[in-house]
Amino acid sequence: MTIANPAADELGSAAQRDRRKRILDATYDLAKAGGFDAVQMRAVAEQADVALGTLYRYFPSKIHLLVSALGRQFDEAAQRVTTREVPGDTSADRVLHVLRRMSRGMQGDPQLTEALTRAFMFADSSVAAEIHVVGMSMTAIVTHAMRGGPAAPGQEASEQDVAVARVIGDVWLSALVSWVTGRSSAAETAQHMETAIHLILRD
Amino acid sequence: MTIANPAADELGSAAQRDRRKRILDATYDLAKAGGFDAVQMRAVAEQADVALGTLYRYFPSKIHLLVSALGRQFDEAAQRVTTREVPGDTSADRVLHVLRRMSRGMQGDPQLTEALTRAFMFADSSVAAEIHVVGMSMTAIVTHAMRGGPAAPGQEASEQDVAVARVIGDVWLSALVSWVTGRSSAAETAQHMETAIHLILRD
DNA sequence: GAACGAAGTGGAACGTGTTGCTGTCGGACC
DNA sequence: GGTCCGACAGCAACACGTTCCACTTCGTTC
Repeated sequence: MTIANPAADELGSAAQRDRRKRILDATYDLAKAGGFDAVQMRAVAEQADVALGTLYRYFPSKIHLLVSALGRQFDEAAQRVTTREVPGDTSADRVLHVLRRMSRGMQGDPQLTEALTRAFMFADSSVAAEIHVVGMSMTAIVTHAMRGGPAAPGQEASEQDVAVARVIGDVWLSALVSWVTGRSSAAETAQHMETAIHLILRD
Repeated sequence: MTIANPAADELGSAAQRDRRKRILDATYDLAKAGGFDAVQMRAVAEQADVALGTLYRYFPSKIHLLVSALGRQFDEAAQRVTTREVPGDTSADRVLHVLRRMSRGMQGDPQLTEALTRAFMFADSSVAAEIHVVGMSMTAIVTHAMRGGPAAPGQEASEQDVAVARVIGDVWLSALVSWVTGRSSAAETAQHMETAIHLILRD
């Protein structure tokens, strides 16, 4: 996000980091404009100004590419969310607050959301590493919201909390899929999420 | 399932019903043997002994085809399940019993499950009708399990029950996806389901 | 600075989902 | 019987993900 991020994936040269970034940016732009179908490997390569073969050297498939882009998005979102206090008196309120905020963000970019969600759902085990990144961010977001504020050092979320967060993540994902695929409206999705959260988090 | 099913989709001629059945059977066989990738439209057409164009006349895309096949499967499963008593003292026990049984069935046919789940997750709004069939079967299965036995006539599941069943369906679907895509083992999936059900159904 | 190898370029080629076209067949209607 | 029409067969063609290959470029090593 800032000018130089020295901690960004430990790739060899600056040129390589730059290529990788250009590729992910192109993916992001294309996805945002036209969704899953618009992210065509030739188009990504062209827009990122790399050869098709190079693109495949960096990301072995379209799915890897999109899931990596999703990972970057979620990572940024998680960073933003988990450094703030979350308003709300109960964990259900707080989780709903956060999820509503994220949903609003995603609904503002339906094409982007569609592309990334599709990719996530279609990924197989070869994408496990990238998927795991996304899952961790999602769990971090939800556990943080349940807790209400930044974790005290050394005070990680309990196993129980993580299990709950995962279930919530599952429901969220399903809801996202049915929204993305046009099977339910934004309002229905929100309502469903609310019902589910209250069901799961009965403080 | 039986020799003649007069209620089967109100298609014109017997020859057409037969073609449709041959196509779905071919889809089933190919999916069972080789999963999503093995269900190739040319192969389905050949095995069903219809022309490629005809296949597309019956099912406008591979996704429609697979989701329809999934619908048939779920429908049969729902019929089987919902006519029996479900053992278990609590609704959580009963739901777990049913889901475990279904999971076992699906794990016995991993390729088939992979193909159908993938298709389900990839479907867009043009497949909404077929998807809805699947969703209804799923909800019916879960509400039946919660209740414990066949519904008394006129005593439908309450709105609350349906909402709960949907949430459970969501979690199940997510778990299924992560199993199908090789991100978690059968045992982990089962464990996760158990945790989730106990979380949601605290009688 | 010459040689080497890894990484990148450019582009052809292949597989599979999807579309479209042309001809054939079988039943409905006169 | 002849005609018409819709469904089907057979097949070519296109689009896009993916692979592969020959060539170039650039940094490293001697």
